[in-house]
Amino acid sequence: MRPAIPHDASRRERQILDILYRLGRATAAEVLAEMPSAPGYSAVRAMLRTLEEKGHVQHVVQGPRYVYVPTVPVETAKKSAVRHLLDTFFDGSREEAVAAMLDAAVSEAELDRLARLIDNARKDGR
Amino acid sequence: MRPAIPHDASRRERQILDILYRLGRATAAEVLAEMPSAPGYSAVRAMLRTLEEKGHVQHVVQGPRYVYVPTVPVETAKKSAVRHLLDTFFDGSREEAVAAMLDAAVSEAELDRLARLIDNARKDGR
DNA sequence: CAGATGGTGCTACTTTTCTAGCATAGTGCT
DNA sequence: AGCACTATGCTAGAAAAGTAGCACCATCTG
Repeated sequence: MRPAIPHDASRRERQILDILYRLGRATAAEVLAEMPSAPGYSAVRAMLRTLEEKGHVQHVVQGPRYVYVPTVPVETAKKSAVRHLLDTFFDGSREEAVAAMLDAAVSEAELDRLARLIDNARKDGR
Repeated sequence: MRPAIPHDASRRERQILDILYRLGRATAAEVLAEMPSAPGYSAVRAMLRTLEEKGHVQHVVQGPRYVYVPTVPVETAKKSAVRHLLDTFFDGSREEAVAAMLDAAVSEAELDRLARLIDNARKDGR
């Protein structure tokens, strides 16, 4: 399985992929608008082209412009990203990770839903 | 707050930081051993030095060798990483994120190790 | 103590990323 | 149709990342 955000991606490429996953789909201009310490418009376009060459991204022509989408489905990317986080910071321990995630304030209803989630997971034997 | 794995880090630098966070502390050789598609030993050392110059990493002399540690405390890094994951893939929704987390089974570290094995085998087999 | 081993500090070179700018083509409006 | 606007295609150059190799110093071993 190809990782969602391949570890062989360059700095800018990762930035772009992140944005694409966050937005789902975006034009060059939209990507540019989201870029930290944004480069020039040409630069973004060039990088999108590179990403496409490498197969990380696809474009669809929509009217006069290109709309870009990651080739790796967002679901796959999610899983991969979660795993990487788990491995890097939590030694694979989901418990700790979930705890960290709950660090910010949560609503009662949300806690309930989360409890149920975990319960189900337990039943599945994980 | 400086992000744990700064968006201005290069590919290799990120790889190294990830490893350092995973291991907590490591020598150049240890880092090298964990690197996917490992470069030369010199390369790793050079990058560690660069990282130190940029302030992302510190070293402690331990007997004959250097032991490297990330300057940003692991707790801070964790939080930052979790937030980034949340923002990028879950639109800030912890619920979905936790669900995805419970889904994660195979560790990426394991995949990495396998990939490295294969990589080494390929090199030796030439 | 002398040699072997294994570490670090450099410096120079190659490759990849990153960027800008100009030429060209498609759209929409008057 | 003609014009303004906005996109893309490309090429070429600057900057940064990645890598290797050598010289030198510390530690260990016999």
